[in-house]
Amino acid sequence: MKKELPKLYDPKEVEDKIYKFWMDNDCFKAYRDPDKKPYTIVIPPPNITGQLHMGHALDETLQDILIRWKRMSGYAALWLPGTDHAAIATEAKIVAAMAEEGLTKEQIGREKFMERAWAWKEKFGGRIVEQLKKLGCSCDWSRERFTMDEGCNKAVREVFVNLYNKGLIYRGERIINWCPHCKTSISDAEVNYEDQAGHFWHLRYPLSDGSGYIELATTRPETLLGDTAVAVHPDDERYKHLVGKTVILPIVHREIPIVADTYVEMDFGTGVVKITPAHDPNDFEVGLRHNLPVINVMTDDAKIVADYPKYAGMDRYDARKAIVADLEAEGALIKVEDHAHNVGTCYRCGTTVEPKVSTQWFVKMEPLAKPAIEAVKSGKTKFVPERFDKIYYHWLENIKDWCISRQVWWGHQIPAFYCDDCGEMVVTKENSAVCPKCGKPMRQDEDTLDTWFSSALWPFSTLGWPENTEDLKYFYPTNTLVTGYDIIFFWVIRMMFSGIEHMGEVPFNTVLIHGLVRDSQGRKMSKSLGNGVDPLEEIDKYGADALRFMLATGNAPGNDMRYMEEKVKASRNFANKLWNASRFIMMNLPDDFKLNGLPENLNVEDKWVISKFNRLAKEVNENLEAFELGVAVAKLYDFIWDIYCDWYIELTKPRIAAGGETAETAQAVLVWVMQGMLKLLHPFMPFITEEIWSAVSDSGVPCILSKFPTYDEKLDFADEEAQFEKIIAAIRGIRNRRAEMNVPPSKKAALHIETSEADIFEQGRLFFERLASASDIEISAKVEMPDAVTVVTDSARIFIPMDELVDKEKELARLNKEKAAVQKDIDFSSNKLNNQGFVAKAPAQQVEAEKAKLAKAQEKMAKIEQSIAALNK
RNA sequence: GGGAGCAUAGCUCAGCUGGGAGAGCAUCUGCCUUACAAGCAGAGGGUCAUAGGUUCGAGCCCUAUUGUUCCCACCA
Repeated sequence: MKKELPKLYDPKEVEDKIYKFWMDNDCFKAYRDPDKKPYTIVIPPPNITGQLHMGHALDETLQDILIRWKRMSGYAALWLPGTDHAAIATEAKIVAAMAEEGLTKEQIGREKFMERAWAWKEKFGGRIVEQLKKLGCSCDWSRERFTMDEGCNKAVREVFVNLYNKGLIYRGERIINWCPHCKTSISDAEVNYEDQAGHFWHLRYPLSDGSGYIELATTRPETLLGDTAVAVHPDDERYKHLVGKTVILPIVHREIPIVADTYVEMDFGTGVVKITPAHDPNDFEVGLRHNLPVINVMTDDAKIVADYPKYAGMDRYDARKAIVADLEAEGALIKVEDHAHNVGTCYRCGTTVEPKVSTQWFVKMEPLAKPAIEAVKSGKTKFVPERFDKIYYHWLENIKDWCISRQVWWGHQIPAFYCDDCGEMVVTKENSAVCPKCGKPMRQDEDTLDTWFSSALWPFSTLGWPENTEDLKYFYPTNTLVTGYDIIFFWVIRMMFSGIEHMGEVPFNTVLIHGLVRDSQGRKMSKSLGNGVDPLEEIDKYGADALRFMLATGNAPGNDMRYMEEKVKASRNFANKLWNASRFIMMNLPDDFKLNGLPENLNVEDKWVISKFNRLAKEVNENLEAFELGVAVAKLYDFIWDIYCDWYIELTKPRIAAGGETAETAQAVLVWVMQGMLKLLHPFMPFITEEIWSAVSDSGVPCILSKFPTYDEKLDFADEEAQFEKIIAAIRGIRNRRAEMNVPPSKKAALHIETSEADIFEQGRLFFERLASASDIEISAKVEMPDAVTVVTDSARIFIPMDELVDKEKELARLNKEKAAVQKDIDFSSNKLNNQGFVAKAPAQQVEAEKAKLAKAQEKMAKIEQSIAALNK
């Protein structure tokens, strides 16, 4: 077993090799085992256009930790991977690529375009999958899916037809959000509102009868071309007499009515609103109530339509300038004010959205939202942290119908067919349709579905639905969904109502929400700021384990975190620490070493470390169960670094040097605890733990498939733990005194330990030599050494005969200071115990603990007083 | 206009069901002690934003205030 390993752990040497090892041995594959319980996570499918960013890295790391932990805990753990076709984003990329060749979509036609798109997908769609592998994701790649693959397409059509037949999908002319850049409709969720500096143009519309003017203000003067009314509040005394009259629209010189509608707020502005039903959602509603005509004034790319020759072809902002100038010329412009207002922008491209009336497909949301709300209220699905259920409720309770049709080609084409002869429409799962009335072939709807329509089905479409497959029966509903809070509206909600509607069961039991990974200054990472940190570069520098560990550490559910390179470095150092601990073991094991469980004849320090490890295993499981991954990982860090490396390894050194039975026991415990630590740490740092495991385990089972440690009653050695803590306290005390006096470790000194628990301290003999620079050690019930340096713990007085360093006055001062500190402890505890409220109401356990604390402090006080008395002699 | 988060050591953040405040980095002191200087042994550093309240006991629960970030919302 003796191997010469490099002092520095090199992840590059290890990671790809280990990942290949797992793949070659089918370690990620989930089998439907009737004797096991399933545990399922479906990946939030990354876009095929995407590159792995820090947000993915966090999301996937959390999922991989959970899935590895469950897999090791005896579950049939399935992490189902895949990618999303990202309709608009992908189409934009392909269009851009074609533009470089001087081609447009329209030139090559739909069929050729789709060929290109699929080719693009084949070429680049796998890129992000390779990046997930770099991170160590243990997905079952044999089940990898794509939101536009045949199975998903089948599921999409099935759902569409089902919902249509139930009346939950309909087609209609509504006002929708239109992106003039992407040239498609988008849903409400896909609009980001931002405050923009703008203006208020105060205008004057003349009354048709020449009796005067009516004044109003607008933020969008160019929409005036489409005005079909002017509205006032019905109770507004100022304007009551004008309702029913007409005004002449400036520039256009069209006669439009003055209507009364409660939508208008009397207190705002002049209390008069121009109504443009085609370009404002509220105006559209007003138009419906008053039967106003809808006049569209803009083309698909937000230019003025040909009906207004003077402005035709102008961009909406150029048209605004021209129209304002003309208004001024006509005397219709009263004044211009600065005004900040809320503008909707496309979440993909940032272009200002244009409200537009058009015929689209919609999902009727209210009947679907209700059971989705109920499912969370009843606890069938839980958010972690809980507070996100409020956001969820609020959105669903105020939900509007979902516009699902998109005017792009890359996506699931809507399964509706039209008869160009008679106008008949058929919705069907089939690839084609014949008109039931005229018997002629029908034309399929040109539009495709919102990307999120297919991702909404992801938890069951990927398991084979609409077929009732074995996978579906076994793995659905899934257990945990891990995603960022920014995706709740887009995806979580839609999966919820889809799962309930089509499967009759919620798609997942827990939604683990995480925050954003921000840059070191707390800003959102973004392309435009150029402040994004590439996870792959970090993996290259520090290793995937270090990145994962950093992302898991100190990341509380739902909270944003900052990316700081120093934190990755600290994680890298931790990996290196573990690596060196394993080097120590390898260097100190005999060639023929074999671990056969724990040895019988354990020393007190062996029981101490085993007992602590046992409790660690218990707590890590509890923390993971409660999704407190950051807490779990911090405990692992502390145990491995402090308990195992800084204490236990040091304790084994003199035993190994001594040889014989104690050395063999120490070796066995070293390896046993190391194996346990590797297993506990594996979900967080899979590569290095697997690599070390291959050297310290001879079980033949890889770490990834080994059994995750759990609490074992038989390994609870509370007494020995407490005993050994006394030795540790003594060592710490001695080190402390020596450091205060600047005594280098190379200067050894004798120790005289006065204690009533000699049997305990006897067991620490070797360690005082090695860890407390002791030469000779005397342990007895009574020691008289007036001139020595003294150390007092609650269980011993220790004398170090370094007379030359002793300054009686200083020593006395120091002891008095310590006495005061201990007195404070005594006061604190006795006050608490004298408090009748505490004794009567606090749990008995607390009271007992306080009594024990007091007793310890009193013992220590007695020893300090003894030493003071001796000095004063 | 509604709702939510955050405010803890110089910096970045943990703190799980309320029982004497923690980590990493940074700072200071001493060590190249044959696993590790990406390390070891020590040290300093916090009225847990402010003010009330509940409780035997509050960083944690309640109320208000301040600062900050975010989400939602049709005020033209």
